[in-house]
Formats: sequence, C-alpha cells, structure tokens
Amino acid sequence: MEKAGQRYSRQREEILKIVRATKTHPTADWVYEQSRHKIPSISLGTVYRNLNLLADEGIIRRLVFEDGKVRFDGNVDEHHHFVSTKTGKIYDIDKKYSQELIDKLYQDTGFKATVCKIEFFGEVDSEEA
Amino acid sequence: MEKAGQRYSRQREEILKIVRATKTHPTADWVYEQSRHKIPSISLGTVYRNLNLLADEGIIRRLVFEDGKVRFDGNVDEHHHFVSTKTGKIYDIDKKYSQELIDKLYQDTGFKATVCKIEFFGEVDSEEA
DNA sequence: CTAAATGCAAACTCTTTGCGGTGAC
DNA sequence: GTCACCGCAAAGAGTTTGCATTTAG
Repeated sequence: MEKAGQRYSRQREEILKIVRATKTHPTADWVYEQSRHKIPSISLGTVYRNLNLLADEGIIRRLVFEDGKVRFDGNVDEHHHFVSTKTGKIYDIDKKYSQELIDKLYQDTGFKATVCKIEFFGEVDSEEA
Repeated sequence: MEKAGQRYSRQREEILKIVRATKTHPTADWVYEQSRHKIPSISLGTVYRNLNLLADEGIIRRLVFEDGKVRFDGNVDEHHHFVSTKTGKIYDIDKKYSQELIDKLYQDTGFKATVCKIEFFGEVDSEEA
C-alpha cells in the first residue's frame, strides 16, 4: 500500500482517517478544518497535497459535482450518487445500475464505455428542512 | 423568451449564437475567444455574465465535468454525455436511458429522483489519435 | 430620460507550487 | 545523511463584482 520512496507522515494518516470516517464527500477545506482538531499546525497546502496524492494512488476518490467544487470520497468501490435538491446532501447509490446501461448504450450506438457515472437529483422524504 | 426588464444586446446575441452553433460544450474562455472575432471589444466579464444569465433562464445549460471546469451547452433538451478517455471530447447521448433508471432506483431504494445525469467514459473507435 | 448592459480592473475563491526547514528511515 | 514531507506564503487559474460609461427602449 505504501508506494516506493514514500514515507509515513502523521498528517497523511490523519487526513486519510478523516476521509474514510465520513460519508459527507468532503471538500479539501472541510478536511483541513477537521484535521486541525488533532494537528493544529497542519497547513492547507499539506491537506491538498495529500488528498491529491491519495487520490492518484487510488486510495480515495476525487469527485466533482455540479457546484464545481472538488470533493473526496473514502469509498473507492464504484458507486453512484443521489444529490438532495433540498439540502445538497449526497447519498451513495449501488453500482449495479452501470453494466446494463453500458451494454444498452453499446447496442444502440456503438459507443463502448468502460465505466459510467450516474447522478440522481431529487428530494429525500426523510430529510428535515 | 426575453425576460421582463431585460434589454437586447449585441453581445448577448452573439454569445448565444456561438453556444448554439457548437457541439463542443465550450468553456467561458472559449466563447470569449470566439466572440472576439465578431466583437473585438467584448470583455470576458460580459461573457461570464451573459452565459450565467442565459443558463439561469434555462436558455442554455451549465455543465461541470471531471476536470472541474464549467462548460455550457446550447442543447437544453435533457440528454447525457459520453466522454472520450483518449481525447476528452464530449458526445451527446440520448435521454431515453433516464426514466427506467429512475424507476428502478425508486423500487429498489425509495429514493425519488426527478432527473438523473449519466456520464459514460470510454474510447471511441472512430477517433483519430 | 431611465436603467440595463458594457468594458475594465480589482477582488475573490479554490488550488498549486517554490522554498527553506524538519523528520522518517 | 538523505530526501520525502512539512508549514508558509506567494502565485495561478477561473470566476465574480464594483464602478463609471454607454446604449436600448
């Protein structure tokens, strides 16, 4: 899991722990604020560097939603998202919808996709206002 | 189509014409460069203002892809996208895949989506390197 | 004449980067 | 001791905004 030439750092460990512990699909800034609880001296640059490094290695996922902000996700299994139009909260949706869709697209159009990303938008009944 | 209190402007007309005339899902900067051919004095701020205004009115669409850049689309009919992993080119895909997916999600999970956005990623055989 | 829209430039937000110092190994 | 990583602060990219001026109606 550790790449050659890479060293342990408390900062990276903490950042990874934070991203894995939440389902909120956080931005770099949110991770920065959280990490400061444990490591007050940590810098925003370090958070960005490590999030990108972890994402490049496939240890976490990098996502972009309609607001244009980059978000990170500790869940690297392929899956989709449901965005609440009321609160902006993002829920994980099972990956099972992909394959049939990809097959159908290929039959219809000849476009051969290897992956697909689905985002649903709607209201979630169980949410508070 | 014109909203109350809104006035005609050559700049807005030109910007709309450019976005409608292309299938390249352009960024604001690209639209700016194009518009300068016809209106050399146009400013980037004006391009941004008008693209956002047109998008807010639903006359064009505002899109965000994985590169995090905002793009605009003259095709406002609901549709999906296929992104070439080789060239980054973005192709339009028919909307017909949505409804079945939304229905199935509701049956499976109770999440009631009103729209969904599908992005396919893959190689396109017909493309040049 | 009124106020919408423009051009310009400054400001803002998010992200990356250069550098000197620190710490893992 | 080496060099990966850090904290800091400056720089960059993309986008928005305040203001004086122009222009549609």
